[in-house]
Amino acid sequence: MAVFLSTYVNKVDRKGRVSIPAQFRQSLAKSSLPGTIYLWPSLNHQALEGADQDYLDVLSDSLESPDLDADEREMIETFIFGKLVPVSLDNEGRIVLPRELAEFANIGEEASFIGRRKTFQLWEPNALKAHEAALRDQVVRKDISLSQIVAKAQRGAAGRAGEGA
Amino acid sequence: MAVFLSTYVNKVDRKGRVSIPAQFRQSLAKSSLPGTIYLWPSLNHQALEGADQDYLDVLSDSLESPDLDADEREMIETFIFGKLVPVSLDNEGRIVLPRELAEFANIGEEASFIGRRKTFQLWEPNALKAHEAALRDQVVRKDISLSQIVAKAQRGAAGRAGEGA
DNA sequence: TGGGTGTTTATGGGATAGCATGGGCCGGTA
DNA sequence: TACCGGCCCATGCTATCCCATAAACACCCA
Repeated sequence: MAVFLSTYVNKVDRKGRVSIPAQFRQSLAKSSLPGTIYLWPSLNHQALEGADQDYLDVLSDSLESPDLDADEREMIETFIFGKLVPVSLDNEGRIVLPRELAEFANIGEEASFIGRRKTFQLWEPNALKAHEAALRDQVVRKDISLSQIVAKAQRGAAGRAGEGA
Repeated sequence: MAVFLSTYVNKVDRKGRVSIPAQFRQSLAKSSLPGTIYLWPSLNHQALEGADQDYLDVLSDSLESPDLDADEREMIETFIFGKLVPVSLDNEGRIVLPRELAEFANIGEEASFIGRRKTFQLWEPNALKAHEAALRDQVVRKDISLSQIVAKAQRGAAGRAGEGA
């Protein structure tokens, strides 16, 4: 599955086209449908989410899981699959941002791509900055550090391994 | 996984290139992706963090852990993976410092590499000196010693082993 | 022990290819 | 006929590759 990293700010031209960052494209090349990405409005932010075919397959499979509540399933069916737009890359590696989606995320002349590993998000650049500033406040307030988080996750994993034995 | 030790100060040329210290490169040779390192802005300092592929894999796995809060996960996705830049070494063992990252850490004509075992940090040299001075103050004030720390960690390990039995 | 030699490292610059971006053309459609 | 979307071409910029140099270092041999 494609892996998306880093942040890129690209222009949206008069025709509504944006270049997909080259790094993202290289990653997409490994996907099972390299010339197409899927976009949908984020559930939690005024931004767009994007992913490749393989990610959607996984998502689709998890909908079959009996562990999901009916209303969780209903939400995903409606808001993800119901809003999903497949867009294809042109020869220059650009997509046309569907107007509806661009309006939802308030994207005008520029768009920020931010990688989130298996998916990426598309933001209006200033909105993204504001979002990041808010998050960074939390990092400071809670005094979070990376090594702390890794340690926490690994302690948890070790604990679960112990239970099993 | 690569191990990074010691401090090195190298020049940043007009194109934004820096030599990775030879010692770091030799360590990287054992990594699963020897020609590439990953850089991102530190969560806690005005500096950059760097690591190899293997460390990132561990980090990525930690994100799948159910022990993390949703907002911790969101922070890591945004601030680590969202900012993470893969940079590859050229034939001379140099990388180009991504401009936003150099600006974040206020790095100009010189950069200090400081090994932190599994990761390393990149600082503007004077900023690093100031940081070290501040830290050393704390060591004195809190009367910290190495043997103390080792003893403390070993007491803790013994305790946890006891629980398990 | 000291000089010499070869190698590795850090650094600089020029050439080249790739990328983001903009504009134009053509065919279909309302 | 006017518009819209899809395709191709043109441009400037940036990053990548390649080669050159100087200093530091290790090694060898007299």
